[in-house]
Amino acid sequence: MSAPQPSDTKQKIMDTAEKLFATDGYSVTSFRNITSEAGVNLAAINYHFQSKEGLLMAVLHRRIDPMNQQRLEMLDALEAGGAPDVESIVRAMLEPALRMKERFGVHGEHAIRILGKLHGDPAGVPDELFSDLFKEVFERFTAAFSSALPGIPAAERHWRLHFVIGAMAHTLVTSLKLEELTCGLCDASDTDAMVERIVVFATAGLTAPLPASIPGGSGS
Amino acid sequence: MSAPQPSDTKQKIMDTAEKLFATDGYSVTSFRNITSEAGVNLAAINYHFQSKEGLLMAVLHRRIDPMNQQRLEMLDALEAGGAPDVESIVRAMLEPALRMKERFGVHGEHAIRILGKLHGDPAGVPDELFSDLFKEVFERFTAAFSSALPGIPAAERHWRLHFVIGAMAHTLVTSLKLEELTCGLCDASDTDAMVERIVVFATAGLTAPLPASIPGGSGS
DNA sequence: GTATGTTTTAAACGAACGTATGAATTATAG
DNA sequence: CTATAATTCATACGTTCGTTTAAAACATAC
Repeated sequence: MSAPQPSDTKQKIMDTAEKLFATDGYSVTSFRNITSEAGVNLAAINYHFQSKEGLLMAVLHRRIDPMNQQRLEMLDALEAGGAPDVESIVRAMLEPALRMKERFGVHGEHAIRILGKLHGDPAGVPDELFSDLFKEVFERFTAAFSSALPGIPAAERHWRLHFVIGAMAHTLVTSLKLEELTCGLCDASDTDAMVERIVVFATAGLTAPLPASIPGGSGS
Repeated sequence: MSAPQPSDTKQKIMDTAEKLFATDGYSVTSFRNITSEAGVNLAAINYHFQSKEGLLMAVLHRRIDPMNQQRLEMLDALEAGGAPDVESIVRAMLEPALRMKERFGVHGEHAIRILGKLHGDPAGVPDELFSDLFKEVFERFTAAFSSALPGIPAAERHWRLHFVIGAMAHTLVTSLKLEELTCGLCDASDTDAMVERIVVFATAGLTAPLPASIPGGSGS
């Protein structure tokens, strides 16, 4: 039909692995789980992806790279219009992640969940996985926040960004659990509201006044 | 010597498992890893703990129960002095967790790290593990925040607590990574400062003014 | 001492793991 | 069609897994 698309088998493997990694976890998902559910031969994974780690990287890059590109485009647009405020930068950082489900349907949801799980427990995953995926966005956003939060010392700024990332990762991974925990009171499928809530929360945390007790030299 | 203390073997297994679960992850740590490092026989785990899950629960309860007890004591003390403010409740919730290393040394650090990892990726772990450990503290603190945040609708309150828990879990698990990422600028061993930073951040996020765009009926 | 109950031991179990291999199958091209 | 490359296949390899077993070692009480 069309040109050099990935073969059906390769596609089916990635889709199934994406789902199983997300629901069961990377380290406990076996090749046999993946291939039997995908309806392909056991050896196909090693043929197409060399190793389990190669499969993981392929699965993640397929979804995470577009997400990060969107983040950078939003940040570019902001900075083209002058020095952006904190809330706008927060939004550029969080919204593409939270809207993965809207963009890619269940696939986006799964990819983001894999990421969150690995983030908390990178068992059997090399350290360079995250820097491979996030080096550029990390540097760009770190610099942007540095400009937008001149009153916050560098160490404090890093800590607060750390907290924001934790809140985001936790939300991406377990928001469904929250919905059932609160008996449906918290609606995890209302993305607009969720974005709004976490942006407000994170902006307030990032811009909180410095108490006297917090140390920190000249920020930059 | 003294009375019915856990046998040396049982103790050594728990200590070693605690360490390996924390550093390598629960699902990828094998009985052979544990027993060989602990210097005990392979069959000793099944003899003393019945199963891998039994061992995990024993390891967690040993450290997490005292932590939660401290949380409840702090909250009791606060509520005995009248209606506590948000920052005090936040502190009662976060400080016992962040000070686990001070209380139990490397053991506390390990236990908390296991928890954080399982939280993000509960692979092969039953759902009731977390409710077993946290049911009481969850209910008590949910109620306390409900009283201290009368202006925030219930759904929004749950979301914000969700964000705080994410920030905390992330900090407990990966604060060492942050230290090396920032080339030592963020000092993960300065517990006092860390507590102060996250309490300020979380309080600001929890008490942020409601934007018009956020829905939510009558809170309670 | 013997008897009794607890703990530790070495060895083995069947199952599942990631990976490799070489033959069969399918697609592509001349 | 034939030749050539890409893909899929059944099958096996060597490990490691959590768990079990039955005997050995130990402790304790009489």
